[in-house]
Amino acid sequence: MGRAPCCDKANVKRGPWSPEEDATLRNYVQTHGIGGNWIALPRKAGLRRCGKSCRLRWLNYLRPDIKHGGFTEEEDKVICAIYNQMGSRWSVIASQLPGRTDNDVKNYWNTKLKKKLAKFHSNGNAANNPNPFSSAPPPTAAPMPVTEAYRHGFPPLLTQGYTGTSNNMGVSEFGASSNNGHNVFISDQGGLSTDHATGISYVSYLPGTRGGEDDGVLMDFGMGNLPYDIISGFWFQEKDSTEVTPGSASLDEFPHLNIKPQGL
DNA sequence: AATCTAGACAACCGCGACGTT
DNA sequence: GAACGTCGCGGTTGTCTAGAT
Repeated sequence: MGRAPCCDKANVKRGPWSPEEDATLRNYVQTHGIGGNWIALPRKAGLRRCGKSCRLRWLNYLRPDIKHGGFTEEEDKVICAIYNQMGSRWSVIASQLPGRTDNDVKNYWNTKLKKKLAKFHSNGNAANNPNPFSSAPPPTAAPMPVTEAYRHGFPPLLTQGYTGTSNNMGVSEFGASSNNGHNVFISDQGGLSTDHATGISYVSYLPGTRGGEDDGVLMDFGMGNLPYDIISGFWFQEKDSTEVTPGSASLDEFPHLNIKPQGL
């Protein structure tokens, strides 16, 4: 037995929403709430729309707290940071950007950010080219508490004793082994790859692989001129603009990093 | 002025997860 | 435990618009 359709597609309107439909939906939700059932909502509200369409319209456009307009560079950084850790988890990324929706973030990534990063990397030596992100400080608003970070699937904060390696893209991988908790991971295979089509480096975070759930990720956004890095989803301020040395094997060899998340 | 093209973003679709019956 | 209904997510497509030709 197949899945029942969510609505009678022959009798619902599709395509762009008119201002009248927007007003009807907005008025209904603000007066009655969603009522826990999007499927029944359009009938109650007097809309000839599929419930899923109503839900999408409300969540992505009509909600009062939606932020319209261009993304800031701080938002760019957050998107890039989480994308590099978790990939296309748009809802997770959007949850860290107040007023933004997963659809917004997804569209923005696909149409702008991906190209912005590709252009930056295709210029060759990153250290000699303008960074795609300005040197403006990273978001200072509320780095996630550790427990919240866990809830979102982030690895734990790095602490003393962790070791790591880095590659010449300035991306390092850290982790703790099962025996003494402080082993080095090799970063040039498996856990780290560069998409040559986009020029974007990806660091995989796959629980159960190459060290398990204690893996952490450091992204050196410094590129020679931006004094901030990301470790395990948190922004860190560098003590100076020294580039991470390729092949470094210990966190002790990253004296320019403050191993403490900003704001904590 | 007409047509083409690319960018931006709104909307749809299918699927998995989850709760209820 | 199976069937069903709904929600939420991510991928994809559609539509609109501005700029180029």
